[in-house]
Amino acid sequence: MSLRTSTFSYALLGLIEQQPLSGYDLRKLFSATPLATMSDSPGAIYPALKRLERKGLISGRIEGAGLRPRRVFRLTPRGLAELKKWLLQPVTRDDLVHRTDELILRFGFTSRVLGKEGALGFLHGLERELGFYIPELKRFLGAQPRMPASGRLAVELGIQSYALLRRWTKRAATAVKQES
Amino acid sequence: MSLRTSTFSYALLGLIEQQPLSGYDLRKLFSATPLATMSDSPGAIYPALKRLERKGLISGRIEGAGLRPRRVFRLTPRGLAELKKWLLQPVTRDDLVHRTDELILRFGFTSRVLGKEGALGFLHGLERELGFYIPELKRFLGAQPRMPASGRLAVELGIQSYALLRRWTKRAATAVKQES
DNA sequence: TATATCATGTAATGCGTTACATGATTTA
DNA sequence: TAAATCATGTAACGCATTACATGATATA
Repeated sequence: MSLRTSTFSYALLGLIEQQPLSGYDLRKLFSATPLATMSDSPGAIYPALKRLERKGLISGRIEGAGLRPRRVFRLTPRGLAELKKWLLQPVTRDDLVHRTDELILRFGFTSRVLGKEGALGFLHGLERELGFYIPELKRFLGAQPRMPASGRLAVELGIQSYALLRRWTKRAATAVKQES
Repeated sequence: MSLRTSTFSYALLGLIEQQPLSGYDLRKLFSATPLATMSDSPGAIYPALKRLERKGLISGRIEGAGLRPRRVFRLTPRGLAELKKWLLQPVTRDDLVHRTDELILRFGFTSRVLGKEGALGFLHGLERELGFYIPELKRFLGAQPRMPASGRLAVELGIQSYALLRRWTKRAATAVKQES
């Protein structure tokens, strides 16, 4: 039994929470929409679903009597708890540096699973970490006297990307507040 | 013998091209600078170096007579050729969606390895792909009549990130042209 | 002399990728 | 009836993560 559930598995969990889905449904979601940059390969999805079921986080039942069988998965209570736990984790520096995509994925589920305050709490935590990290990057860049132009450009892009994300958190918070 | 060299291994290749480096040097680079979001774990670096050496892309020699031995690696001609091949690959849609970080890493090496025109060619190819992709994302967003607010916000962030990257390619090209 | 740093690695594990495999049903 | 799509999976492989292990040298 693995300790850490992968980002990919959390994506499955979050999507299944929204509605019962089969492995094939998930493949289509991942190949058709630009939302998910996840793998749409059966070699990724079916084993992941099996692991989640073994852990008791989802449960599948066969639908479509007699025809081509569709195994449709639903979240179990434990699965919902696990999803909530993931969403409630504080945003860390490490998330910012190594898992930006996972952060956006998390945000995509917060509102529905945690409610408005949950989504706002997440955005606030994200903005807070960005508030620490961006000045550090700027300081780093300033402290480098002779850095190759390409390296400088790469760091500048990083800073601007994080600044964009920070502005986005504010807009997103406004949008969340105005939700019905 | 694996077919595709991983991003991580290319990062090692590109860094070693700039100067001879040991495994420990690479660990420090990856843990200290915000440039590389690569893993600084020995379990990633040392086996990767071994694979690259087995493939004949780098070669290590022990330095520091008698003291703690440092295995310092240099690029072989075949390693340089492999690096160039990687850098010269055209930028694809798939790179944009799944490997943005790898693109920036590639840019970091182009100027030194391929020269000014090489770097400009890369930036041009990147901008071109962005020119195709960004309007598609916008169209996707417009075509979704009823999309959850969080999904809409996520796609908007994606569009803005790509737009930022596109502006950056132009600035980067200007900077590259002005290099001595 | 104890701790931190330098410096190298291995072993177990998990998981994603690629490729392959199967068979039913729908569309051209 | 041929091809595309629906729908599920497995097997081999590679590689990154985590944790462990070792020993020398420099610093407090």
